[in-house]
Amino acid sequence: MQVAKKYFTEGLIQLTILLSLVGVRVDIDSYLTGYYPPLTEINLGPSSAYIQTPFHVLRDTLDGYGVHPKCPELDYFFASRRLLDEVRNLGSPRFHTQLNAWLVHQVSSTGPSTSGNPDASVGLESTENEPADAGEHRPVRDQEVHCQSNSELGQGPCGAGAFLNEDEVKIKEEEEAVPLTHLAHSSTLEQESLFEGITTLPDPVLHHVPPAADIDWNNLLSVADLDDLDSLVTDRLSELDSDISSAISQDVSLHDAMVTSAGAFGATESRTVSQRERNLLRLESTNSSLSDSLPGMAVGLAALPFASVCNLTGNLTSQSALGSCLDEAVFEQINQLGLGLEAIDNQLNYLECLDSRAFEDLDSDSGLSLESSYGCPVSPGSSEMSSATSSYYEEEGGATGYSSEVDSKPPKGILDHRAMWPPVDLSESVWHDHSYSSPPLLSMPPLRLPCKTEEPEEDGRSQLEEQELSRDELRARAMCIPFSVLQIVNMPVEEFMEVLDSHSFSADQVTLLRDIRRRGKNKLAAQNCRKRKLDAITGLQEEVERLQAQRDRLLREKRLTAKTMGAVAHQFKQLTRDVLSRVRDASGRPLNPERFTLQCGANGRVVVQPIRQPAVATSAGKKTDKRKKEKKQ
DNA sequence: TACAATTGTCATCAC
DNA sequence: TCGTGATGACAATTG
Repeated sequence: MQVAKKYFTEGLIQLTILLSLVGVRVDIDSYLTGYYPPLTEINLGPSSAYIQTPFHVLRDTLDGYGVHPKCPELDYFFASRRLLDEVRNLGSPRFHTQLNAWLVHQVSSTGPSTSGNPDASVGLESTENEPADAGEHRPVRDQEVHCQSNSELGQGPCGAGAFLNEDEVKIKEEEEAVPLTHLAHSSTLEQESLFEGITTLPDPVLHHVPPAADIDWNNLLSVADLDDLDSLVTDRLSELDSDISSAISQDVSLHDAMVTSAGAFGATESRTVSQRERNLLRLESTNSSLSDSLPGMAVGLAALPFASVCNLTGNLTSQSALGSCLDEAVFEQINQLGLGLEAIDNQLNYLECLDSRAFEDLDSDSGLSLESSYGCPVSPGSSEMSSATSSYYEEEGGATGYSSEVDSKPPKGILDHRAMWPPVDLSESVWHDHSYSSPPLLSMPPLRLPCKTEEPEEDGRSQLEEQELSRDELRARAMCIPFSVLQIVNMPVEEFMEVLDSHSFSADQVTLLRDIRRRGKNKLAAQNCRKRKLDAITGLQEEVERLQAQRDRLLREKRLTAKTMGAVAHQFKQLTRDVLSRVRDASGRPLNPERFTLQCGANGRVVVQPIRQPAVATSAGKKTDKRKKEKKQ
């Protein structure tokens, strides 16, 4: 796995270099830094737990999608892995691209005649051919900037998808019907191309791809060894070398292009315009029809290495590199999933998890797995929470749950529900933070756990499932309770009561249901309580540090004040001596400084006063002491 | 093997 | 009265 990750990372870097060589500039920084919105909800203080903040969305961010509240400085360490998973997740149809923006700039094969303006090479900055209506979609241009944002997320470097109107969103939704096989092999850029209308890149490959381009595509996907990647890229590069130089010659900053495009792509874009642009953006020279027939091939040069890499992922998994890690159970899981390459991709994640945990956390002790999310992409995000239609979440308001990494793996019996999960903004995820929240049960149909007595299962599958199921899950299954632990715990009390009444459960079943619900609730409560306690401890520690600092500061001020007063007293004493030495008494002799002193009056006058006799003072003090003693007695 | 941290669970109380 | 949250205490697990 480490080899695969390393190679993925290197592959991405090589791809970036290749893109830059052919004239396409991709600002990786935008993906790594500004790409993801800053987390604003990590630790809101001691009160955060009380409001049951959905911290679950920040979980499972070992990939660096977010910053762990405890280790914010580790974010950059996950940059590579983040990219890797960016690609990997794109291979899964249940993970929508959060927000991907990229720029492809092409100089028309017809040359400057298209724009007639040498400055047009800057791309969108040129307004020569723009219509008067600023909101109108940019007409035929030989440059193109694509900034696609996930409709659910709508945020990122593109300015929250400000220049995507509803029509485009509709178009994207329609185009999401792209075959899964394409998605499974698509990379970030590639998939965006697919979603973007398959017109994004003036694909240099299309100039060379024979009519039977799918064969070539399959060949690309059939690369069986990582070592072939380099040769593949080299071959492709040599193939493309001739036309790329002419086809793509502009180097436009992604950020610049996005900013420009934000203004150029007005909100009044119509589908007609988009369609027209699609056609115009298509390569005019050759194989223009190929992109229509082969959406997957129209993704451009960038798609090839990514596709290869993605394919290599599966090959790696199934063949040499990770072959030793794949046992039959894993392949059986793949078969159960029936998701083809996506399943392989999921298994990569799974293996990655297993690799780190060495198959040792397959069964949580109590394992309510309240955050397990049942195959939902990570945990339910706040977006799901906000858009929740289920009463479960309206009640829980982010009730929290914890689960281990393995817990987050969906139990096999409910894998079918993963398609129901809305996409999750992984950028809001934080790796393994110990804040807790409930998983979404939105639109989750009543889950009928297979009853052991009713459905005999294959041994291997059953064992795997039982390993991953919690004790309560197993109990519920054993007693043929048709609800998952998650449902039992998170459903509103009214619904829970209704379930108890309407299903004619036996007494044992009712007891188990109540126990499961109580344990689940208490588990969440305990987790919140602990988090609160930690927050309180942290707050108190900070308070102690603050008070200590204040104390130190006050002590320094006290010492400084005393020192200053000593200096002033010394100066006053010197001044008094000097003044008295100059003052004469009636006999013309200087005053004795031991017997006289200077007294400053309120009106600013300075008078000479004799110093009191010590004896008098002593006697007066004695008298005072005697009075005090008498009072005490 | 000892130990600390983590986590689940139970009991109890308060609302 | 019941459900639920909060919390202390205990035990099991894990590194």
